[in-house]
Amino acid sequence: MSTKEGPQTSRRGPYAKSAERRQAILTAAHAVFAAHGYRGGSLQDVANRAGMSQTSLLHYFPSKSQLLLAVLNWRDSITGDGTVPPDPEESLVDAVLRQARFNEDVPGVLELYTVLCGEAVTEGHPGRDYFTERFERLRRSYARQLEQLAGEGRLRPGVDPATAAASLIALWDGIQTQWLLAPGSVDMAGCLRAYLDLVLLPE
Amino acid sequence: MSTKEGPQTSRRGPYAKSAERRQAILTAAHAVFAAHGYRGGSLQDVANRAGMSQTSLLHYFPSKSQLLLAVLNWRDSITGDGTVPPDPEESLVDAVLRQARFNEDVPGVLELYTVLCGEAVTEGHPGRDYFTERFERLRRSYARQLEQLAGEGRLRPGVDPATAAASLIALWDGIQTQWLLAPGSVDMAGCLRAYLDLVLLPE
DNA sequence: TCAAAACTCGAGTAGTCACTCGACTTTTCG
DNA sequence: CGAAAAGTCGAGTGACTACTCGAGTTTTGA
Repeated sequence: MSTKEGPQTSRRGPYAKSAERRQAILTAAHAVFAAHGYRGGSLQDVANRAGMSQTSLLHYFPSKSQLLLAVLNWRDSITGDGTVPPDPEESLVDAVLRQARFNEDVPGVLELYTVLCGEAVTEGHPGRDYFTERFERLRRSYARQLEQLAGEGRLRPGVDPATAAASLIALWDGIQTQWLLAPGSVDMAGCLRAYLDLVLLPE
Repeated sequence: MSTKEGPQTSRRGPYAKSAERRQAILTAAHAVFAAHGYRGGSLQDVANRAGMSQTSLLHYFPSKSQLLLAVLNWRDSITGDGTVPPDPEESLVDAVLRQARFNEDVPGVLELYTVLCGEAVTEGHPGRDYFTERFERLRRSYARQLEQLAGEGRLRPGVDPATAAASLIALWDGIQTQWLLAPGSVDMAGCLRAYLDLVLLPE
């Protein structure tokens, strides 16, 4: 990640506080994009929340689209990219439900994801590639885990791992949208658990 | 729908071509919002596609938000609002799959829905109420149909109709997003059929 | 036939947008 | 220390936004 390459380029390092200022910008941008989306959010709003001028913001992130990508990658570094369960002992069900409950508790995480994911299918949206690749990666990852469970006889007969992988991701995303619009009417973790109970057989 | 009420208000009817001009605007706006979203789409773009000035457009739809709501309601009049199967003889499975294939074939329908649905969870979005109410209505409708199937013993034991209703809608929406980003990698109808095969028992 | 409503549109208006420029201050590191 | 990079920001830039105004043209319906 760091740009320490090249023979003798860039003889100076950043200020001591640079990293935390970048972080302040990311935090502010996360909130703004979550609340208003990419197109609806303004750099001025981000700069105000981060406590600096818009010009200074652009010193750290030279364009709005690069700021968006930085926010998306930062989100991944917090919540994980969804593919690798941190604890190899943890079952697929537990990992999914734990992540779902985590997302429910941290404000803004679901808003950002849902809003940008919808926006990303529009023409020329800078987040489009991010979401395309994310879905591809997630489908492969879940399909692999389901195939392994199938090998252990834990998959209900007739269930196709690839279809179930795409369906699990789709269900997860879709239930998030419903939950954001009516938090009291939808049980996110319950829906995910119910689906996995259908797909998987008891041990 | 028509505004023929009131004692003697509005003594003049619209021009003969007004209805088709309104329709041209709706068609253009549908395409613009589908391609760029509500915030990313401009009235100028809509007016250009409809072949008129922006001022004339605003004569028919006095604000951008009212245009959006008109587009959403028009979409419902075309695709149906998803609750009532046109043919009472048609099974739930057949109705879902037929609608899914229809949406797949008509360009722009899914784009509009997916983009606006994501955007709608942002602050102050004029489509928020539309989607909130739509989800509420759909959940009730599918839950009722699943309850009826449960009464006929067609529901797999342990499946909760309300949970399955929300899950079916969520799965549907989520798989649309994946399909729009990678049409070749996802089988929309296949995922829906697979889910319904899990939830329902063969007759 | 004809007044008045329906319609059309060029020309604004005030605002916001992402982004640039250039001058200034602050910090790093040899 | 001191040179130079890193960081800061006020003041633009031009483009675009939704929307208004007013004046002209077209159509309707009695």
